[in-house]
Amino acid sequence: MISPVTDPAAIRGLWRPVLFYAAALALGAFALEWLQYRFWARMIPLEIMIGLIGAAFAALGVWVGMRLTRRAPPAPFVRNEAALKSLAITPRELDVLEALVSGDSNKELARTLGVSPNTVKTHIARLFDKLGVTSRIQAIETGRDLRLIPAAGDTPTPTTRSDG
Amino acid sequence: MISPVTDPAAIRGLWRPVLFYAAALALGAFALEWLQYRFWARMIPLEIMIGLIGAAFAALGVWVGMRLTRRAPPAPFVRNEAALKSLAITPRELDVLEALVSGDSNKELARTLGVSPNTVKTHIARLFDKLGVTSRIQAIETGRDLRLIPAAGDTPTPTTRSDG
DNA sequence: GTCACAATCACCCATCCGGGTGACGACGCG
DNA sequence: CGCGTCGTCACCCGGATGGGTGATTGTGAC
Repeated sequence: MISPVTDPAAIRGLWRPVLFYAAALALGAFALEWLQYRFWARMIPLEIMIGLIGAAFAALGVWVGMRLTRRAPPAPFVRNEAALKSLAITPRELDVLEALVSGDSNKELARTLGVSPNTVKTHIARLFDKLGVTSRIQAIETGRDLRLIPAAGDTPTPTTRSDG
Repeated sequence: MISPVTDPAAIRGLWRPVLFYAAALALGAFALEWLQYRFWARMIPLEIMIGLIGAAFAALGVWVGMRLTRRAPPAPFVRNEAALKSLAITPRELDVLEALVSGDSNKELARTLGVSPNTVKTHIARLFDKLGVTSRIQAIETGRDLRLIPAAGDTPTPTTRSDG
């Protein structure tokens, strides 16, 4: 039913930092080798030199490794348009559903949405029917389960809807 | 008011893997140095040797770095006991708050909790006062924000409470 | 024992909610 | 044009909800 998005652009984008870090590694290798060979080779014992190089590369590697794995915690919330269509939920009803999570009364929802309280009631009643629920709380819960509205952990919502 | 939990045990626990990886790094350093100095020093040019050591340490560092940052995707939901205490929310009130997310009416909540509807109303009223809200939906939202009750993405809840 | 508090239940009352029905203008489609 | 859909608004009504106040019991602390 609901297939997770596997964006090819996102996967391709992963290789940019990898190449960058590889280049940085190669550059560091050459720089270090040149430095040790030209200047410090006669001033520092070879064992110390090896240790320093190892430590430097290990540190660089740690940095690269942390860089590579630290990503993708945000999880940007993509709305389930398929569910919206299959449930025949209209854009205005989605507005009302999003406004419902504030916990306001119909009167306040009406003010924030710029319509009459009766209209809010009608939209909510239709939502209940389409979502198969009987209370605002259940509407919010199922709306979140179906990814119609963002949950608390998701990013705040790019925009209410894609209308201008 | 509500301070995030800074568990000293959790912080101490972080140093165990760090020390382990540091020891592994040191061991690798000594091993590599010994190897190169004893056997390969006369067979391989020094530049190649340095490059090999650098690559090896970089790889080791990458592994360590990925090891250090790869963690915590599951997020097991730990209840914010500090908030519970500072808000003076009693265990029974927490039961009611958890039951609220079902979206049931007071009558059904009373049946599931095994008490009278009047008692449910009293608990809910006290919750509203302590959470500073005026509707069940707001109570659920702030309860989740304060980590008093699990959100949809969290693990289902180890147990309702720690009572038998 | 006294005190505080959690938990339970009761009652009153104004308001809100959920459920149902009806209606009207705007818009797009055939 | 006729038709369906969307958005808007109105009305009614029974039950639920939110906001108070008061009371009782058990439990634990002092």
